[in-house]
This record gives sequence, C-alpha cells and structure tokens, in this order.
Amino acid sequence: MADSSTQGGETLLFLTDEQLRKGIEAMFFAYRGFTADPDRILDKHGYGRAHHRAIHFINREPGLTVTTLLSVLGVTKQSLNRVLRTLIDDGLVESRVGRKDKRARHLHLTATGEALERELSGAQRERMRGAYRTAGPQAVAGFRQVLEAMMDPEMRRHYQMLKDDS
Amino acid sequence: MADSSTQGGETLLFLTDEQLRKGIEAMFFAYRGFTADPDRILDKHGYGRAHHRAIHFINREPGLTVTTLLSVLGVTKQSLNRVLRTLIDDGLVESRVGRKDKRARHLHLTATGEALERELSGAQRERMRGAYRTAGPQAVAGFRQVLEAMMDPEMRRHYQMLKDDS
DNA sequence: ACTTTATGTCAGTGTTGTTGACTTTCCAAG
DNA sequence: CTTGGAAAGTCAACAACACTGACATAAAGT
Repeated sequence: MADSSTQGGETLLFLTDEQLRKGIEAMFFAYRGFTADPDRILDKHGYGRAHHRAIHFINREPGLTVTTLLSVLGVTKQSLNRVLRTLIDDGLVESRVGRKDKRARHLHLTATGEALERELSGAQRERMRGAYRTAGPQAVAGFRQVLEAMMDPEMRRHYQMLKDDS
Repeated sequence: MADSSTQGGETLLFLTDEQLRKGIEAMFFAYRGFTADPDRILDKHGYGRAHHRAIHFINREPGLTVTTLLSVLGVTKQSLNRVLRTLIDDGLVESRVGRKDKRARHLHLTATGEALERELSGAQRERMRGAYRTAGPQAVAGFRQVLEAMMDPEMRRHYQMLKDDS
C-alpha cells in the first residue's frame, strides 16, 4: 500500500504514506498561516472568521441570496444568521428583498463593508502573493491542481463557478 | 498592484489579484474536503478536530512533552489540556512523568489510541492520495512549495522538522 | 386550498478557543 | 540550605461559533 512501484514508466514515489503525511501536515500548518493575518484584523473589529467568510462571498457575488451563501459556506442557517445579523446591524451588509421573488433576500456590501473586505483580502492576498512569488508560476499551477482535486464535488462546483481570468 | 508586467523575461500574470483570489478560495474549499473524512470518523467516536490534531502529533513523535505539543498546535495549554484530559481518561493517550524533569509529561498513544490514529490518518491519506494521483507528481511538488511558503516561520520550523523520506 | 420554498427566530447543546488563578516541581542565587 | 522565581500542568469561567429541533411568516408553485 505504501510501496514505491512504477506504473507505465512513471514513478509513484510521491504516493508513499510518508509523502502523504507530509502533505497533510503542510495543509495543517499552511492553513494556519493562511488565516493568521485576517484573524488579527477581524479581532480588532470584534468579528470572527465566520464574518470574514460571509463578507468574502458577498463581495465575490453581490446580490447573492441567503440560500446560495448557505450552500457555499456549508453551515446551518441558524449559524449563518447569527453572523449576518451582526453584519447587517453594524451596517456592513445590506439585505434587499427580491423583486421577482419577494421571499429571497439579496445580500450586498455597503461602503463600510467593502472597506473591511478590502482590508481583509488585502492582507490575505499579501501573504498569498509572497508564497506565489517564492514558489513560482509552475508551483502555483500544481498547488491549484492538487487543491482542486482535494475538494468535495459540490465545493468544486462552487470553486469553478468563478471566472478565472487566466 | 494587479498589473501583469514582466520581470527578467518571466511573466507575472500569476500574481494578479484575480489569480490570488482564486488561490484563496482554493485553500478554503480544499481545507473543507481535507477535514471532512476525519470529521465524520471523529464524530462517531465523540471527538472533535482538536482531538485529531493531538493524536496526530503524539503519533508522529511519541514521548513528546505537553509544552512541545503546545507550540506545534499553537493553542493555549488550557485548551490543549481539556482535549488531552479526555483522551487520557478514555485510555487513548498515556501521560508519563519525566524521569529527569518530573514537571514534564511525556505523551504516548496506547494501542487503542493507535487504532484510532490509523483510522483517521487512513481516511485522510486516502483523500490526499486521490488528489495526488489526479494532479501528478509535478503538481504535488508545487503544492508543497506554495504551502511551505505560506506558513509562518515558526510553523515552518515544525514542518521541516519531519523526516522527508524523498 | 395545499404544499413547498425561503427566510428568520428561539432555545439548548457541544467543541474549542480564551484569561485568570492556582499547585507542583525545578533550579539557582544568596 | 533556603528562598524566590520560572516552568509545567490543572481547574474554573467565559466567548465564539458550530449544531439540532421547533416554530413562524411570507411567497411561490401546483
């Protein structure tokens, strides 16, 4: 199972248990770095990671409905509602009743919300940019390929839904 | 800032804000997949992600002290202690008083603890193996490079401390 | 009219993080 | 040898954020 046989001439050394464990720990440690900078900013403002996620996806797709956001975030509506409630009360997010379907609430960032979004994504992009620059374009391509393969199919759908701009 | 200039003949298109955002979301969605399988198993046993992390690192380095584990996990000792307490009480982890320094506790997995460790890491490796296989060895190398560059220096130290076996 | 969908709320619970206060143990300076 | 501080670990209380379950309201859809 953890052998290093070959197949079709291609070595499979990269599939050993040791290599996989190394990848697992890389995910763990890197994710901590990934969230560290936004966490500091959020803390200053009295918000948590859940607020960041909501803000991020509302910014990505302004006007999305609560249900859509729910399926992207993969949490319960009760959990999301708590977060959304504070963001709306604090004037960072606006909830507009749908014109065609009046049940639906379409979410938008206010100017204040957009400001926080920029602060958060700026910090996170800075970290990502450093990592990308260090690793180089080819490594980045591999990085994205492996992560995409790691996703659950439904999450991959949400991921691929983004325009790629490449 | 989001331009696509060139430098030394190498294109920097991969550093655009769009590309960075795509990377950020890849991390978010992939991490969910990464933890999904162990989470299901942990739930069956009545444990959480924190228990998994403790078990993982105790297995990686049997006999490590609480303080060492603390610095690897990056949480407070009080938080770790609660998790460790249940694992010890349930007979998955053994805490041995140090011989030279009697303040220190050295942590080991029991047979039961090792069984759960195998169950958890087996599931997680299976996911990782699938992703690795899909993406290929070159992508895996890039994946690891970018993640390593993304870590905080102290976390990178812990990461690199592992034998690589490549 | 009846059912389903979209949203929101209330109450209760569990995991995991935090701070603060405390005990035990070790070591080193007087 | 004692005393005082540092290190290791524990206990208690609290906060964030996830969960389930029950229920309410309004708007679509059939």
